[in-house]
This record gives sequence, structure tokens and C-alpha cells, in this order.
Amino acid sequence: MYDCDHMDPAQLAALPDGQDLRLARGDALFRAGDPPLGLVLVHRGALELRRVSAEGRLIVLHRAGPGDSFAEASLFEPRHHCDAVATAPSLVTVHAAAALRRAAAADPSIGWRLAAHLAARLVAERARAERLAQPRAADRLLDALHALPEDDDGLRHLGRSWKTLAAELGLTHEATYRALARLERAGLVRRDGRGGVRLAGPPA
Amino acid sequence: MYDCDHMDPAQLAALPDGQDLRLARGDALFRAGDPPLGLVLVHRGALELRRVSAEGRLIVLHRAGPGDSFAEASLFEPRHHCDAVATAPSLVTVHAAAALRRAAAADPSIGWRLAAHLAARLVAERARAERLAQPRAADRLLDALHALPEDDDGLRHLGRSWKTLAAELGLTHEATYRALARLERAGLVRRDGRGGVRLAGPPA
DNA sequence: GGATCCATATGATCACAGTCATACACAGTG
DNA sequence: CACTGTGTATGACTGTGATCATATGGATCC
Repeated sequence: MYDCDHMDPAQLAALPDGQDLRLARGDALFRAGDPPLGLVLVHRGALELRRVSAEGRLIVLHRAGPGDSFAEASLFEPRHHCDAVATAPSLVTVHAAAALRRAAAADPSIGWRLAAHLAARLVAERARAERLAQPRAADRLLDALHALPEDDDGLRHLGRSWKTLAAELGLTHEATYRALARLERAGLVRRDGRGGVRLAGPPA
Repeated sequence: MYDCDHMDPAQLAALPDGQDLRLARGDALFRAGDPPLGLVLVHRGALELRRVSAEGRLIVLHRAGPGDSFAEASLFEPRHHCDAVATAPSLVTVHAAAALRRAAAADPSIGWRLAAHLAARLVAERARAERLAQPRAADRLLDALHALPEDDDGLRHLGRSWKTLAAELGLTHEATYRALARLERAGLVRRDGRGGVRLAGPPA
């Protein structure tokens, strides 16, 4: 429910002088420790914010697809604290932090709109934390799938690989595939082979 | 590192006409589904944002102690999506959403400051998600303890019960006590009986 | 047309977190 | 004072996710 984007990032896009960038799969837009780049809008492709834990686990902090924005928090931080990597060939617009601050000084409404956008991201992030607090893989998985935008008839399309989803859920891909297989055997989930998912049963 | 409060909520407190409220332990400031109350500043005591999962698990979405604020996101949402419950006798100030919006229209800097505050909360929330993605209880626990503010000599004070921390970490209290005992036996953690913790070894 | 890489599986094993039970100390209350 | 609720702690058992291994089909690249 509150996992979708309430605020249209496009309303943030009414901003001055963004710089367009193309990224190949695997390219890093920035690395942890870099000075903040600014607000990033994704037009095509997908980017992930990643960290590697002390034990070497890859952790996906956030994932942004077409129409999403990210790195908003970096506008107020001295350094980036994670890597931003393109998981597919991508096209993004970067609004430099300094320029954005100047624009906000000129147009007071930008601050409030940015706050609204950040509030939406915060709610989504809390939903994610709630999901991660579930102990069982099937619960996390079902929760994530129910949060997916639903087609006019009941089809949802997972816009990424199951392996990627596994990382977002804090699970190994093996656990994810197994949970998926069990859910499918139980008739709660049906997959068409191409990223489409159909769910049975109430979200509750 | 990025789990502490970068932004001083007090700078948000330069706001008009807050309403002070006293809460007893167990009192709910609002419930899921209620219309947004507004921005809440905690002066004394502690409040938790809670949900109950479909399986009946109690999930702590956020915890605010003295000097913290919460429910910022509710300023932009039509309804609250979780309960706010006092876990101790508390004193709070509520800045009504409508009043805050009016104040922001009059003073443009409020929007930007609010955005900065929300950005800090977002970073903290991502750190929490990162923590919850760790599979082992000891890792989550150590991570959370290292994120605690450190005294001038190496003492950290856990400002809440271990049971409460367990809920924040998405663990049962049993698992938490056991992990704690193991860590203490291994010499990585030392507790004085009164909420004080001393850690050995690097955060990495 | 191989050679590679990756996502998608599935099996075996083991560590560990969840669950249920029990116990004790302490605070607050009638 | 007894009574109750809560936090702290530990034991036994079970379920399940992590780990390691292996296999296959689809891309992509020379």
C-alpha cells in the first residue's frame, strides 16, 4: 500500500540545469566516500545503491527504476555512504547539489516539495524495514510481491531478476527460489515465465 | 556512523504554536488509520511507532527518545499507517500538520530544514534496513551496539530494555539474550548491570 | 560455433533462530 | 503483604535459512 511512490518525482524535475548521463550495465555513478553528486533521476534502466557488509555480503539499500529518483539524502550529507551501480544500460539526469540549493533559495516551494518526496521515500523505507523484520522467507517474499503495482487485471510485473529481489529481501537467492517454488506448489503464486506474477489470497 | 542524528530537531522546534501533551506508559498518541496529527517532538520519555504483522508479530518501525522527533512523514500522508505508543511516561509537543504547512508558506526556510531533517531520518532508516538484512543475530546486535553514541571513554548507554532492542532488530528476545551471552563470553561485549555497554574490537 | 557469463533451479548438510517452557528478580499496586 | 506484570535469562526441540555443490537454459561475445 504505502510502498508505491506517492510523490511524482517529475514534480521535482521542474528544476534547472540537470546533466544527462548514460551508464552501461555495471557502471558506477558514484562510490562510497565520494562527495555528493546531487539528486539523480532515472529515465531508463535501473540503478542500485549498494554496500558490502563486513562479512562480504552484498546489501542492496535501494533500487531505482525509470521514473524514480535517488540519492536525495546526499544533498544534506558530506559524503556518499554507498555505491550507485547501474544494473542495466541506463539514462539518468543529475541535478548537482549546489545548483539545487541555489534553486531552492530562489524558489521556496522546492524545499517543501523535496520534503514531501523525502517523506514518501521514508515511508517506503520503513515498509522495507517491516518486511525485513519478518523471519520467514515466504513472508518477506509474499509481502514484497503484494507491494508490487498491480495490472488492471491481477497481473504484477516484477521489473527485475528474482536474484535481485532476493538481495533486496536480505535472503540468499537459493532461499528465494525455494520459497517461490513452495508458494507456487501451494497455489499462492503463479509465474508466467517472463517476470509476470499473479497472486492468490488476501494481502493480510 | 550515519545512524546518529545529523540534524538537530531543535532547529525544527523554532515553530509556532505547538501543543504540549503528557502521556502515560502504554498511551497511544495515535492509531493506524487516524488522520495525521502532525510533527511530534519528544521532550521526555519515549515513543514507538508500531505495527502488528499479519501473523501477530509486533514490529517496531521507529523509536523516538528525548530530543527526537517523529511522524514527520505523516505531514504528507492522508492517514497514519502505524500506532504511536508511549513506552514510558512522556512529554511531547505536537505541531499540527495544517499549522506547519501554513508556517512553511510564511517562512520558506522551514521546507528546506524539514527536508534536511527527513533526509537524515532516511539515511538512518536505510542503516536500519542494512542491519535487518544481516542473517545472524550476533551481527545485527553488534551493528546496533556499535551505532550507539559513545561516551568520552568507551561506554555506550543503551537507553532502552534489551527486549525493546530485540524488537527493533527483528529478533525474538530469547535470540537476543543468547547472542548477548555468547558475545559476552567471547569478550566482545561487556555489560554493567545498568544499561551500559562496552565493546571490544573494530566496528568493521 | 564454441566460450562465457548469468539467472534459474535443486539437493545435502549444518548452524542457528523460532518456539515453548520455566525460573527469578524487580517494580508497582491493591 | 500478596499479587501482577515485565524484563532478564536459560534449556529443549524443531523448523528453516545459509552454505556448498551441481546442473541447465538463455544471453552475449568473439
